[in-house]
Amino acid sequence: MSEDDIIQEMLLNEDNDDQLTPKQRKILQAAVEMFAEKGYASTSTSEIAKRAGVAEGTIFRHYKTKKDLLYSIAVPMITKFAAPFFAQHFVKHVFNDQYSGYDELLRKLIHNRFEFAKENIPLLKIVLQEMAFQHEMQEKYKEIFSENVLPRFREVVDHFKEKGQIEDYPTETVIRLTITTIVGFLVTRFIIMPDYPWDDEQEIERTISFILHGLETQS
Amino acid sequence: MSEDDIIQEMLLNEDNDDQLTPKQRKILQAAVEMFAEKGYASTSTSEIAKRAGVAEGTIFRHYKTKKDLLYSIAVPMITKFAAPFFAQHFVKHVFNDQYSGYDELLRKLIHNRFEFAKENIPLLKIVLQEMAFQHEMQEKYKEIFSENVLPRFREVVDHFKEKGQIEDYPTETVIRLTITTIVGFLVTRFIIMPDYPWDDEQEIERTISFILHGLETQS
DNA sequence: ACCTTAAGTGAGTGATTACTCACTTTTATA
DNA sequence: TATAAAAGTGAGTAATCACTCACTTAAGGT
Repeated sequence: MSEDDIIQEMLLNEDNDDQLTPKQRKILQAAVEMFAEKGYASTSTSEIAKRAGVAEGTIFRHYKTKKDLLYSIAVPMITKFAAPFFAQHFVKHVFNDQYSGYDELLRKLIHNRFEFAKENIPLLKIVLQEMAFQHEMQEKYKEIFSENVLPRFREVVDHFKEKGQIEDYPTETVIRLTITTIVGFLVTRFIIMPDYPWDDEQEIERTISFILHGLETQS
Repeated sequence: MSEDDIIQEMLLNEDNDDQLTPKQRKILQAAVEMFAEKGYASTSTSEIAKRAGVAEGTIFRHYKTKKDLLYSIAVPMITKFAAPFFAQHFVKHVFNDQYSGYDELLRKLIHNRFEFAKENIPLLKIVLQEMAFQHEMQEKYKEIFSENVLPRFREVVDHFKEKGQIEDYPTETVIRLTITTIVGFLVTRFIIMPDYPWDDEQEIERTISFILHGLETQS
C-alpha cells in the first residue's frame, strides 16, 4: 500500500464507521435516505427517528442539533469527492510522463469519480441540494477547491498547454470546461436521468473525446 | 412582429403582470427573494408577508396554499427558459441555410439564454433547487423537454450530422454534451461564481468553440 | 460485586407552522 | 350614489417542530 493510498484511506474513514453504535448507524442511514428524498428542511427529526427505529432523544444524544447531523453526513462527502486531488501521484505521474496525454488523466479521473458517484448517489444529492443554503458547507467546498483541486489541476493543465496538447485558453477556462463537462455528465447520468438506458463505457469515452477535441490546439 | 414573436410574447406573459394587484406583486417579489435565499421549505408564509408589507391572510387570498405560490413562480419559468425552442424559426432558419453552421445556432442560443439568465438569477436558483423535490415541476420539465426541446434539437443536430459538420455520435449524446456545457457555463457564471471577474464575451466564444471542436467530425 | 460512564428512552415544552374566518376596506359597475 | 364583488386584514387554531430532561438500561474497568 503506497503512501498515497494511506492518505486516501484516512480521508475515506474520517467519520470512522467502526466506532459507531448500531443505533447511530441506523440514524445516519435513515437521515441520508430522507434528506436525499425530501430535502433537509422538509425532513423532521421525528421522522428520522421513526425510520431508524430509535427514540427521538437518541438522535440528540449523538448530534447536538439537526444541522449537526446534516454536516456530519455532508461535509466529509465534499472531501471524498475531491479525494483524487489529495493523492500525490495525481500530479506526479503527469510530469513523469506516466500519463502520455491529457486523455489518460481524464480517463482515470472520470472512471474513478463515476464509480464513486454510482455508490453515493443519495449523498451527492444531499450535497448538491444543501450546498446552496448551508454556509459551512460552502466554506468547506471553497477550502477544498482552492487549496487542493485548483492548484493541482492548474499544474497539470499548464503542463499540457506547454506540450502543445491543449489550446491556449486561460487555464481557469480549461479547468471550468473540463469540470463542468464531467460533473454535467455525472449529474445527468445519476440524478436527472438515472433510468435512461445508458451505455456507460461508450458514453464515458465520448465524453473524454469531446473534452479532448474541444480543448485541442487548433491548426 | 412575426408570428413567432407573438407566441413568445404570450409565453412570457403567461402569468400576466398587468392583472396583478400591487400587494400581489409585492408578495411575489418577496417570495422570489426569500425562496432563492433560504429555500422554499425554510421560508415561512409569515416571513413573506412581513417582507411584502402585507397581512399573512392576503397571501392566502391569492394563493390557495404555500405550494401554489411556489408553482405560480417556478413553473412558468421552466417554460420561459425553454422559450427559444417554441419559436418556429429556430428550426426553420437552419434548413433554409440562414444559419451557415452549428456555431451560429449555438451563438444565438447562448447569447439569448445568457441574457435571460442574467436577469432571472433568483428564479433560476429556485427552479434548480426545487426541481429535485417538487413532482409537479418535474412533470412540467419533462413535458417541455420531450415535446419541444428534444425534437427540435434533434432535427437540428441530425441536419448538421448529415452535412458532415458534427461527429457521428448518437444524437442524444450530442444534445447532452451541448446542453450540459451551456447550462454548466450559466450555472458557474451566475450561481457558483457570480463574483469572479468574468470576461463574458470571450468566455462565451470559448464555450462555443469548445463545443464545436468537441463535436467536430474527426479526420 | 461495585461503580462510573455512556447509550437509550419518551413524555413534555415553548415556539413556530400553514392556514381559516369573520370582518373591514377598496374598487368597479350600473 | 347604491350595491355587489373583490381585496385586504389579523387574531385564532390545531398540528408539528427541534430540542430537553429525568430516568432506565447496558457496558467496561477494578
